[in-house]
Amino acid sequence: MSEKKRIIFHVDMDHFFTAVEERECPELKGEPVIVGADPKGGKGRGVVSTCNYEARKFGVSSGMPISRAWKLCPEGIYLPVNYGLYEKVSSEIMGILRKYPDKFEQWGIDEAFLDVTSKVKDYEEAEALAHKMKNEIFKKERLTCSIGIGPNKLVAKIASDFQKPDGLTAVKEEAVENFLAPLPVRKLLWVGRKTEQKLKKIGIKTIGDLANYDSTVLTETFGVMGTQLYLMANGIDRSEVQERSEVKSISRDITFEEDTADSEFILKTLDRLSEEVHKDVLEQNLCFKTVTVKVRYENFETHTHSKTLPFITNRLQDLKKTTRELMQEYLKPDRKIRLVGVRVSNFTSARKQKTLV
DNA sequence: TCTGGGGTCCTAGGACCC
DNA sequence: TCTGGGGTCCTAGGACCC
Repeated sequence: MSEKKRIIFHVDMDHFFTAVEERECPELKGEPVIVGADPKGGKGRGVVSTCNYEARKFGVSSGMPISRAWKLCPEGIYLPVNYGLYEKVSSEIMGILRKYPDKFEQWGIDEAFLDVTSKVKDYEEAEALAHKMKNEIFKKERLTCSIGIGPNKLVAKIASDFQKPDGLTAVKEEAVENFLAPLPVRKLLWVGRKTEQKLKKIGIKTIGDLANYDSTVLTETFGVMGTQLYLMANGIDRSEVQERSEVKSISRDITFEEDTADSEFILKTLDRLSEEVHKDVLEQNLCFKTVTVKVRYENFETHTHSKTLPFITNRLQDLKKTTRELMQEYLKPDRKIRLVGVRVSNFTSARKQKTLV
């Protein structure tokens, strides 16, 4: 006896950060809006987090250096990332979505997977349910989203991206092959720039090319990833919709406004990052064992150095002392540093460690 | 193009234990 | 004496996600 075919939704909020900004400040509507780093008249060094559709018409896209966005769209409205606000709106939306499925999985700040298998009897009902969700979100939050429906997470995710904004795309199992085949491999989850390039070298551009490739060669070339790629290209994804378990690491990074070799300044910044990380650790009631510092030099060469302590702790002094020690080897008078970061991992719940608290 | 910040997962080598 | 193999933990780097 085979199990019932799954029906999975992927919900993706449309240009979330700028949509929230537009909602809070309606005068922004119709203008090109870019949320991200301060452009500083074209000299800023961060990237674009999100931009609305008006800004996209100028060629601006997320992840792009803010300096480039400025050149493409100097008349745009540039706003800083108001993460606290987006998080608040996000948790309201997730609260709405969570009521619908048997299984729910938040994916980043503005996306979610929902397994609605037991809630609908076919795709017709699934689409009706998706409309209901979109309406509820729009009514309560004045925000639109795009929803993809498919037999697994992979297909649902690609489907939600198919029609945007305010889209709804359902791909039944029997339609998966034709739906995926013409799309570029880059659309697959876990295929980023590097993997795309490697695949291109062996003549694979579309998901269809990948689906027809010799699976043994893919496994030989890409290892476990190769097997996974072949399955994904054929529309196969057995991964479950699963609520994220506990956090595995907490970190803070900062890119300096100007590259610096001033070790006193660097160590002071490191202390500040340690304090912020420590605050999170306490709020989440955790104890950590491993401390990692990250350094990026002016040429973008990036290193990490970590130490696992012989004890577990949640004390700020342990964190500060360890990060300062780990940082020493990177402080060279002739090498300017662009970014420093602090991360803790290897957690135990503090409740179980009463002796330390 | 001159590249943020917060995460997760994977790989590969080495230490160390039995 | 010049060599094994499995398991686990640690470290560093890299790819990828939003």
